[in-house]
Amino acid sequence: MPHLLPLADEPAPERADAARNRERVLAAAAELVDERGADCLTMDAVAVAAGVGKGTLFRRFESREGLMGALLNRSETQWQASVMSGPPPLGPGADPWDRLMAFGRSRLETTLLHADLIRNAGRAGTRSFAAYSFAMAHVRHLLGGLGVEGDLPLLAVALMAPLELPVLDQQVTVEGLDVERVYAGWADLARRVVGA
Amino acid sequence: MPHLLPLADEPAPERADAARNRERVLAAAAELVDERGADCLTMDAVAVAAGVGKGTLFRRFESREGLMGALLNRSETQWQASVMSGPPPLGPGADPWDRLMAFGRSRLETTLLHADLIRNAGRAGTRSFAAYSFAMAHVRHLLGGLGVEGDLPLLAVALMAPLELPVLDQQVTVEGLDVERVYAGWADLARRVVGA
DNA sequence: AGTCTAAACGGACTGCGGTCCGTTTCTATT
DNA sequence: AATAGAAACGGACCGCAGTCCGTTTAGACT
Repeated sequence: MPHLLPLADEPAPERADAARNRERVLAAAAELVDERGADCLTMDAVAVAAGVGKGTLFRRFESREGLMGALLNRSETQWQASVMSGPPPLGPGADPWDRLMAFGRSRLETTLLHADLIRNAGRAGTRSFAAYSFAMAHVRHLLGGLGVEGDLPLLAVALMAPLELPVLDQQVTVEGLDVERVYAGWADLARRVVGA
Repeated sequence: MPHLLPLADEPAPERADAARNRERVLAAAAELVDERGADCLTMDAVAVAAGVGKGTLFRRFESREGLMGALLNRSETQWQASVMSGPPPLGPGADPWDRLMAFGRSRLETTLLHADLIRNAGRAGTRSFAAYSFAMAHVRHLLGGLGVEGDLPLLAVALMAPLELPVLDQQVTVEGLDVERVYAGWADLARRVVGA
């Protein structure tokens, strides 16, 4: 019997070698990604670079998309921290409206910055509990602070949706719109939703 | 010298056998899709079912996603027709606000209906000129008719974004939200954007 | 009808994502 | 230190998307 009883829903303990390998893989993948681009990343290449069998890769990350998602998670976690405890107006301390504006711009830039990772992560990237549900809760909270009436969760969705990569991609990459204009459009949307 | 001079930007003439094969392929693919689901569709299976070489498939449709996109296009074209010339309130004849509401509901339902096709079509589905730019122009037009001030193209994007499959999927499939509630949320968003 | 060329064809082939299963390695316990 | 069994490992293997290139065919012109 183990000395520490696992708490009911503990995310499952992890063997020491497993943890070590997980790090090796992530490091190798990150390096490969920023020297050849996410599009060129093959699982075999990662396996070789990490000195690990292919099976290990898939057991740990489920799929190529899963691996991309894990990579993405690292960056998103930093962003999340700067929202929760960074300097205002993105972080706490500014008034809700200013925080909302800062949120929109920051989200826009971050999404564009990690575009190819997000694209390659497919479903595992966007919408993986982590960043997505956090951002959602944050917007909901800000809307509450602004005294907005209505179905807050849905209004939050409405504000986030135009900031999703596919939409941004279409506007910026395909239609060649200026990022500033897209941001201004989003700010206008926010103004209307808030009812200022 | 050909009898009919090709007009400058003619979409390219197509040989008779090519056209015949294109139809065969689409028919075979459509049948396979609705008897086994889009997820299970393999290009080899389509090739065999259509009595055509694999190369032909790819020359014609570019990729698996392209084929899915073509399939999707057929349905979307019907929908488009009902917006342009069907009965009100979706079609012309009703006042802009009612048309907008009908548009939202219809779009929501159509997207959910073709969900697996859209998912499998990837970029080729959403955002392929056809349905997307048409819907965009339509919304822009309705907003204009409602006397909305501002950057209409961007406001149109803001109204369409929450109706894109990934967003809907998250809400309906993952979070288990009721479709009616999602629709109500969208209607509320529209109300705020229009400023009623 | 015959010829000639551009276009279409088909299927063998490649590369990569993902699975399977026999082998190795942790770690809790005696 | 020895042991047992659960968990992790690794790489051969499989299926499918997508490419390549030698062959066939449509159809314009003579």
